[in-house]
Amino acid sequence: MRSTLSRASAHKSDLVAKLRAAGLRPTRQRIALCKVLFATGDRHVTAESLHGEAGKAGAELSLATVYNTLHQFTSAGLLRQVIVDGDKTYFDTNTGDHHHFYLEDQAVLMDIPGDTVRIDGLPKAPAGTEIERVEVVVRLKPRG
Amino acid sequence: MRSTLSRASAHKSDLVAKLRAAGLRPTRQRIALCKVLFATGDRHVTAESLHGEAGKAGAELSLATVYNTLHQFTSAGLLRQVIVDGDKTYFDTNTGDHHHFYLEDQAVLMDIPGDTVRIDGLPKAPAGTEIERVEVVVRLKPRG
DNA sequence: CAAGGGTTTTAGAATTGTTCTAATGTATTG
DNA sequence: CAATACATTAGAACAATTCTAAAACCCTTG
Repeated sequence: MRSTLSRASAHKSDLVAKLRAAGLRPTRQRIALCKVLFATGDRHVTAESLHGEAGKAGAELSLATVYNTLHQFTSAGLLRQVIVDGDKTYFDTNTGDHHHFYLEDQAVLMDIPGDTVRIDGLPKAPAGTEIERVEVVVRLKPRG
Repeated sequence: MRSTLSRASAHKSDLVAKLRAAGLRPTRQRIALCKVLFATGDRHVTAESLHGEAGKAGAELSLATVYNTLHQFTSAGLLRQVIVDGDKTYFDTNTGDHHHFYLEDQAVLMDIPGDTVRIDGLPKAPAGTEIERVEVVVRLKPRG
């Protein structure tokens, strides 16, 4: 609750602290993107959609910067990359352990709420490898 | 067993039958690709890799044809498309219900053997939608 | 608070995987 | 074997993403 609240009401200084903690300089552009990304609850964005939103919010920045920033945030653990579509890459502000619904029809990603999903019977990782993450994608289609 | 056997030792006439059954004309190119795809057990290919293999096997065909054919085979239910990497699209000759290991490091896909994997606790599909498929991807990294 | 040095940002070019196009070639049907 | 419908092709076009080199910036130091 506490963290949700502070997230939702994030002040500029919080965002600056967040960036510093991640080892990233708090530039105008990064702060603007943080604002859009972390102001509300969990979100899913693409580079293009985020660029558009930032623009509408009055922040002029180049698409290249959005790409750079998304990758920096991802390496810093502030975002997670989600691949469900060959065309575009999604970034999820929810970095916790969770899974996704994907509505192919509309190219819409949704978190699967809670940690209720349990996966049993996975074989162990092949020799020389180890499991990095288990991802479940539930592909949806319009009912009818 | 029977089907595995006939698959492994597929004669040209079998492949022609397979194509006809799928409603596809048995052209030289499609037969060549079938040969490469279905001669051995389950496989994972990309358009590029399949094009390369077909070439080595003496079949000259254009990359565009490989793309066309992969999509036709997919709609016909002969292949399944697997998306685990933003860059390239994989096609899997195993169309049954199963999941995947993905070695990001080497861009290698592997089937998760058997139908031992069980997923519990999935919420029901959002209103107006229904589940088309549930995909599990286990991302692997080199052990270190 | 001005200057300097390492980051960042940027516009545009380059790259990559894939799809489109319009001309040519091939399987099928009668 | 002619007619017709479907397939193949090379290359152009495309969309998402990455690269590049130059300009702008942030932040420390003097």
